[in-house]
Amino acid sequence: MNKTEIINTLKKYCLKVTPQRIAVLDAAITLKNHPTADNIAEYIKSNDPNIATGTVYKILETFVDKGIIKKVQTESDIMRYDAVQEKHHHLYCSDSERIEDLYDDDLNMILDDYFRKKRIPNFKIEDIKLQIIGRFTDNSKSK
Amino acid sequence: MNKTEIINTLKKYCLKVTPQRIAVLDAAITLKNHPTADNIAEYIKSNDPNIATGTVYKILETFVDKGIIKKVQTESDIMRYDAVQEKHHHLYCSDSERIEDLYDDDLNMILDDYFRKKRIPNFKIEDIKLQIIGRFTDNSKSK
DNA sequence: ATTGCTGCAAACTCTTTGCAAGTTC
DNA sequence: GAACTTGCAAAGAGTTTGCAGCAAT
Repeated sequence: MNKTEIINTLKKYCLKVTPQRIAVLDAAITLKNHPTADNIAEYIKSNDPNIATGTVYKILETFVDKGIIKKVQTESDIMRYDAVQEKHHHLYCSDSERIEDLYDDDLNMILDDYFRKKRIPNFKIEDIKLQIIGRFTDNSKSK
Repeated sequence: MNKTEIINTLKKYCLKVTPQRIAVLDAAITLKNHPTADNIAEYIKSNDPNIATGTVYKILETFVDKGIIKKVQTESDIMRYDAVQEKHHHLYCSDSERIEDLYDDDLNMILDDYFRKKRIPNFKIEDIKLQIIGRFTDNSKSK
């Protein structure tokens, strides 16, 4: 996503286009490893001039409210964010903070099928995400 | 789980049997709605005499380390706990903090089958949990 | 007796808030 | 110019820590 696309995204969601919002969205997209607010603030500060930490939090909250980014569910009290729009699941490492994406349309279809036939009592499903816990067997240390 | 069973659980995990640990495990089991540390502390204080809040946190951490209870993944910075041992999934309400359990062995078998045939590259699965997001259509306000 | 656990309060970390000054449309 | 956004610093919330005293084995 280039700068023009970022600006158009902001406009699409009726948000005023400010340098801070452009920087936060750019960072959230660039930092693919489900960054924390702090990761995003650090990234911006290392490239650009400056941004207040409180502003990063406010912008992230705005983006989540609008659905531009999503919060990632974790067992940690530090919030992590995800700018990927396509439906996907998450692979969680059982002994590190690493989280990777899993795209699998076959799986999505199987799940949709299953729950179309077998409804959950008193519950209307809107979305299904898998948390797949395990170990990565490559050597990457990306988190 | 009665008191004797709670004591035996603690012994099984080589933990000294203290009134505080008994109270925390009892509370975690009794409070079925994925309680927070604070829920647990409140519950104990309302029945029993006293327990320090720091102690509750330390005991919960010990239990999680031993695998006696689990942390529940949420999008909130407040940690929630789950004392249910049997494999299950979670139903998340998309507009409240309510989380309910879903037991479904058919589903588990389908998933196991699927990933037995279709491995994920560079990843060894240890556990799969579904986060099912949606709306409850009953009238309960339990969270 | 030894080892480990609890209580307490202070410290920490991440996040939120309030408001004046500055930007965007 | 009206409405919204940012920066800053202080406050808030949940959680962790250190250590002396106490309890379990």
